[in-house]
Amino acid sequence: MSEPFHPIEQPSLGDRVASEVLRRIASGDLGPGDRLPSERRLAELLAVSRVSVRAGLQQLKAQGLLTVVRGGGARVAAPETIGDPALTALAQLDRTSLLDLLEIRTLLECWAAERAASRTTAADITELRGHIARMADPDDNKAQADIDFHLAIARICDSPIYRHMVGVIHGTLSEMVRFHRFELFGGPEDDQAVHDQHSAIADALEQRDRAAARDAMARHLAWVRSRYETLNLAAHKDLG
Amino acid sequence: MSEPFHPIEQPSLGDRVASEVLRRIASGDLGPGDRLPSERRLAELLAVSRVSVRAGLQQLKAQGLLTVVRGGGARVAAPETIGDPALTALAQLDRTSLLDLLEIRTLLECWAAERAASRTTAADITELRGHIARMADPDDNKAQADIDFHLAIARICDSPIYRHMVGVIHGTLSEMVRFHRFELFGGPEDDQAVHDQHSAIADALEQRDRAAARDAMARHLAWVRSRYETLNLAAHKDLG
DNA sequence: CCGGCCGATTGGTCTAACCATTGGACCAAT
DNA sequence: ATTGGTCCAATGGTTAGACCAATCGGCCGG
Repeated sequence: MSEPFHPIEQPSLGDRVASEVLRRIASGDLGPGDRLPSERRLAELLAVSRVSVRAGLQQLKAQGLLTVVRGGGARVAAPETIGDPALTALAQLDRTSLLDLLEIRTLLECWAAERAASRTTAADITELRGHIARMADPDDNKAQADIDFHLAIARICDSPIYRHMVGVIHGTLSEMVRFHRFELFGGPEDDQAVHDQHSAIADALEQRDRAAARDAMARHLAWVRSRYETLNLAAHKDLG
Repeated sequence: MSEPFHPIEQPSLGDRVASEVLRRIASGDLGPGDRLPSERRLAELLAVSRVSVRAGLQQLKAQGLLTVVRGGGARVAAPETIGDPALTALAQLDRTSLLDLLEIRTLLECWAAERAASRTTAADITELRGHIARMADPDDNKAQADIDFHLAIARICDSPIYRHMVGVIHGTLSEMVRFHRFELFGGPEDDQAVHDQHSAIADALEQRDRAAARDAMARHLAWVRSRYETLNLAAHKDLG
């Protein structure tokens, strides 16, 4: 190879702060939801300036490991809410990028539906129908139930890689929905449409019909795409 | 809906700086290796303080999008060096996960080849053939030229989202190859096979033949898969 | 032509201050 | 007892200004 040598680089103070905090998280010392010391306190604990502490926290925040609230402190993020920040930023650029992300999601989920069809058990069907039922319950969180339904299919696929990727995509989409204040679920007719589409997917999986499963998923995501296309993307403007 | 209210949150200046720089990268305005303005210059350009600029750059650095050298400025990282740490860890679990990753890669790249076929220009073809030629040069880095070929197709697709995802996948695969000390390119017959397959893809793109492009890419990646299947995963035995 | 020196540039770190938001304590009115 | 309001301390966000250390590039002398 042309470059067997890599430049030596010693981590900055910010990097070391990030490593130190990450170590506490990885060791379980800090669990999801736990609040970590204030920046000023961390600064004196680690014997560095607040600037360096902030540098480290910025990195962890960018990696989705921390949620920081102005005036409210920093907390360890819940694992299921982790989306790819870079992906989120890209998808926020314009509507085209968002639709591209949906297209890639469709690609992956259709593949997954087909793959899941040969692996679905009776217990899996029970779980899927449970998620579908939750979406009809007005007291439940429809968006979460929807994500759980799709993640359940990812689990059935028995591919950690795919589960990770589809999780990142759903996390990214959720963050965008939050950020732009989307209302994905409109009236009862929308709820009914989603319910029917999900049921069709579950039916196909129950019959272990690969082609039907892919088809039902494709129809569902085409509908989702049409929903997104009608949404307004005007939330925030950037700096000039 | 149980939760019709969403917390309102507006991005900090650091976040907006990160978005702004990311936008220039995603749009191709800033390419890999390009040096971006100094922090002081960026601060006055964006009308924020240097600290806020640093906050944004820290985030991009944490996401592997920038390489920052003390005294030497910040540059856009080569996309192939960006791997998803979590994905890398997953893919190293066992051979099945690795093959799953290859399968998802096939899914994405076949889609991309088809999409690229309707967008390829003469200049794109020149670039592609350049990468193909580099792989025949014994003094060049074959693996890098291979990745560059595939990333060029990603660029032709004109979808920042897809570019990001395929970049992450290639980055993850590269890290695995390094970690396991794979020798992807065996004898001259392997080189010839890859050369022919890449040429077939370039030909199909030149003729803007979507089906042929997808087909050629599928054949290429099927061959790659067969190569990976014969590899020995015995480098580091641990994973206990 | 080359090698080393030197100054301008750049990222890294710090201090000190102010602003905006949060969260809780406290209190008054219903 | 609950609601609503006010106040205050703590916290993250932002700024300005300064100094250090590493890098880069050009100039000069050999």
